[in-house]
Amino acid sequence: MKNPIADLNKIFDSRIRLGVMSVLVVNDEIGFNDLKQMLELTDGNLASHLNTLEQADFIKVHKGFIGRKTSTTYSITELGKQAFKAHLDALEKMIKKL
Amino acid sequence: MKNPIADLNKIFDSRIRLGVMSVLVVNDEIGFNDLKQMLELTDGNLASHLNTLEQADFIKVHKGFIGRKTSTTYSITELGKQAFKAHLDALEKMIKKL
DNA sequence: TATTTAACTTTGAAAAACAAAGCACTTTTA
DNA sequence: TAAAAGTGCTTTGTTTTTCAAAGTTAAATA
Repeated sequence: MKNPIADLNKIFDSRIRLGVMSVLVVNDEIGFNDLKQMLELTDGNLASHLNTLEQADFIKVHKGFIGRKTSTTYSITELGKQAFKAHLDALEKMIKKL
Repeated sequence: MKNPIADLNKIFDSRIRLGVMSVLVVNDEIGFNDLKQMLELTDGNLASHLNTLEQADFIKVHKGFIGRKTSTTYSITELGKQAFKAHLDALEKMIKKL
């Protein structure tokens, strides 16, 4: 039997980053505050996980305005999509044996 | 939109514990060394994760003998099966939106 | 008898997660 | 117009988690 966890992506061990990605897969763009409320996180905690995801080039940040108010939104990158899909495939392989 | 990560079980955030459970779902019983080799872990690391799983009553330990040599094996409990399934369901719900 | 193996426990270090506070900027409210 | 509040962070420091390495006990083997 092969090591079943070898293909899991370490970045997605975190439930929060997993949550962010799963939200971004279905929402083209989402704001900082929406994410914060959805995942029930403090600012700092969310910001640092978003940062990890951005460092990995799995998400992109968009700084813009709504009217004249600043607004930061996030979206998934192609690389992020691929990595997330690969992770899910690895997960599925692990558990499909059920 | 509801918090997508609220129903994930914290115990299964760890890839290693996830791996142990996925192995135990398909193998009625497995030995310490087999697990160790399969998941490519050091003794101490595996032992501590097994301990966490045992504390939660998700796995059971069987101390026995092969001939007169000790042999420790592990199996999943009913509670463990339920918790693992619930976790997988929560995961699936998160990503089925794909 | 010396070495090896199994299955741990203990120790300690490194990494990760997290909350809280601070901050720069803008907008809203009194 | 002065104070309050919101946005999106960064910084700081604590707590939690992870992990490797070494030590341990008992039995097996050479």
